Amino acid sequence: MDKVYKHQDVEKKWYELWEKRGYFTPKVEPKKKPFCIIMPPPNANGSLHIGHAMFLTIEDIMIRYHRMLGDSTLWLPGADHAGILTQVVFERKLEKEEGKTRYDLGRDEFFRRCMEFTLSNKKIMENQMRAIGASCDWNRTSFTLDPKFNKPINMTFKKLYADGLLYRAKRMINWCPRCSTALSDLEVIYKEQKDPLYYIRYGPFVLATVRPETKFGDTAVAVHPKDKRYQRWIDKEFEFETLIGKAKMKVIGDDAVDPKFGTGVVKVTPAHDPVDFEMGQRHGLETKRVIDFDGKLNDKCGKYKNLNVYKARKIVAEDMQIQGLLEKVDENYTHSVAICERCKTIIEPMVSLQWFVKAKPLAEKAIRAVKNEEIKIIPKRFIKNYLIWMENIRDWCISRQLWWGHRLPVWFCGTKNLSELQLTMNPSLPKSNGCGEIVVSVNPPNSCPKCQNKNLIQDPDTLDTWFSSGQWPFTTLDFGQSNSKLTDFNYFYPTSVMETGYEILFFWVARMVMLGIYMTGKIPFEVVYLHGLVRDAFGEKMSKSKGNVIDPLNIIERYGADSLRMALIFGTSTGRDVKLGESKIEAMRNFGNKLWNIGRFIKINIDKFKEQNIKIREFNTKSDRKKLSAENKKILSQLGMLTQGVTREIENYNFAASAERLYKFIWHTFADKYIESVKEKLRQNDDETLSVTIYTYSSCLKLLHPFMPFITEEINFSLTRRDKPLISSHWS
RNA sequence: GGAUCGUUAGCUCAGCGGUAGAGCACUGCAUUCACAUUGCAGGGGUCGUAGGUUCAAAUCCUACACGAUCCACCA
Repeated sequence: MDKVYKHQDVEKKWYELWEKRGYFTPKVEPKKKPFCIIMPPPNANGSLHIGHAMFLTIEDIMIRYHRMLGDSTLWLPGADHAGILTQVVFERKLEKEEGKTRYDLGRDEFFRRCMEFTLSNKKIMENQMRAIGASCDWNRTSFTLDPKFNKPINMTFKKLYADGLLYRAKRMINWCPRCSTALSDLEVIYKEQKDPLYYIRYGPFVLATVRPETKFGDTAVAVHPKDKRYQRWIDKEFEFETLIGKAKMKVIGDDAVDPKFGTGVVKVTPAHDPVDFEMGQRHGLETKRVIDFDGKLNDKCGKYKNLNVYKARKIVAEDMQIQGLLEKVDENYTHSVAICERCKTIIEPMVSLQWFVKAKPLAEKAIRAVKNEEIKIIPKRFIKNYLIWMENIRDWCISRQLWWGHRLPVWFCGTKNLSELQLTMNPSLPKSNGCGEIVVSVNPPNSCPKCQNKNLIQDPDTLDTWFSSGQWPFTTLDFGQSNSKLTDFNYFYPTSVMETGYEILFFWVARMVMLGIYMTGKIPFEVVYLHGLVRDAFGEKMSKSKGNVIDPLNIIERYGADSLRMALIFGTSTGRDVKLGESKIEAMRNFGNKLWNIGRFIKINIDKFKEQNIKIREFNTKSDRKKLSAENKKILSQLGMLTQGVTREIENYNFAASAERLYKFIWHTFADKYIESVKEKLRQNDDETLSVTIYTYSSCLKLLHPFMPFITEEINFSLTRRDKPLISSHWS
């Protein structure tokens, strides 16, 4: 053994050997118990970051442990096309490198280029996963936008549609003017910001608003029904002066109005505000669109037409000031605005014709599965989060006006039933007459089933990326692809553990539970294990702009993957954010060094015994145990406790606790105490002691292998020269 | 507004009913010995605050303070 452990050479060597010999690929053996983790597919729009290293480590620990237990163990890797995010990332790249927009390329070319970009990222990412030591089955690697997934995804779409759980409707949606797409409620985040609050005059009323530019779309004024100041006005109409002439408006009474806010009077703009939309529905108000999908005022706004909302806001306020319609302005008003999660543009709420999943019926089963503990969530405190979200679930808008994603399996007979939005956004669509029939079909239909027209137009919209990834646990296992009895799906589904970050509990986990149960009749996984965010040493979120990003590959180069893996789980607590600084990684590298040197010490002794032709007895725990010296008995009993402890902690998903036990035992019990106390005996060629030392050490290597696979494998090989790698050895 | 989590040694965190623990940092000593990516020894905490339950409380309960996160339609 070399004096110094050289992870650079060792890690690559072992990974190649493991992969080449097929240890990552399980045999489907009906008699054997399966253990299966479907990897959360990383977004293929960049390289791996430390958060990926985190889940890869945790999952690899479970996978290696179960493989060593003898379970038929499948870890299925993949990559996510990550619809909107990738489109945004690629558009930025296009802008930066070529000065082009997606419109310059056109839809087909944009899609092709984006696919090229994504697939090349995927390849890079896969090699990065290898560098971390992820022992996943590359034969089954999947990509969410692989055409082979069209069929199962379309099947789901069709079934939902047939069951009345998927509908097309004109609803209030979150519109991102930059991405030019509708977003689900989850894809919107809120940001505190200071905006002027304008007190504007509406005939007899003064009311407060941050959006005076939407006044052209107002179709009522609302007050609280019990507000004594205004009660007499309810249901009455009033006439008043606006910037573009006289107008008439009705006063409504609605509980949604907070009498304590502003003057207690609000303008109601059903077309451009979610609360107002609901009020409009309750009171039968007209929904008057005044902002177009490009974020500009339309021709209902008179001379303000074509101004974008922010410019319009300023000008409208100024003009109102001039006309004496502006009472006062509160410049210190703070509120939160909705922004696009991915590109941070302020959301424009719009009424639009989109596809929605009726979520409640799906949620009911998803709630039951968790309540009756068919699905366990670890740590437990997330159960409440999950249940509260599920119980208050709202319909899910799944259509996107993006180019990067699965197309909706919807065909229109002629352009008649395409939405106005779709027609404007897709000017190249063939103008054709048809009966307007809407066909939902798994495969492209040849002709309209109603009028036999052959010119069907596929819905230009794409699916929310989470709609397809929400089916990942069964689509990757070839659900519905084969009639054979021994498919991956039949064997590995429901999968064992879904390990992922708590931040996508709703986005992903919740959807997988709903769609998994809906399509397969079974839960998609038995356990949900949620890990926390990796933060920097000071608890700050890592970000490129802050410059505090720890690049896992850089760390692996300098300290080795084992050190990084150990640092990511040592001293952590399930589901809590992890603070990671370089000193921790260094400490784990030192531990590896300690482990290495124990190995060297033992090897030196083995060699010495061999030189002197002293036979090292093969140690048999059962029969020889009683005859051993006191200290040998003691270390073996401590080892027994360690084995039990480590096993129990892994079974309980306390990976940190098991790693800490191993660290403590190997360094402070075995090296510092036992080996130090036994040195003299080894000098005197005591073969019993050497044999116990080897046995104890080998057992430690095995227990440590899931955590630090490379160094343990290398030492094990150097010590035994046997062609039986740890990856395939038996746990205990 | 609702919910959740956290507050324990200088730092990061474990412990979650029975005489305060780990890693890092710190101090002193050691070093041709497998390892200075080391060893030995040591300093350092009335476990956020105030009440309560208990023979016994970091540990259970109740308030409060501070910090963080999530959810919600703050015009």
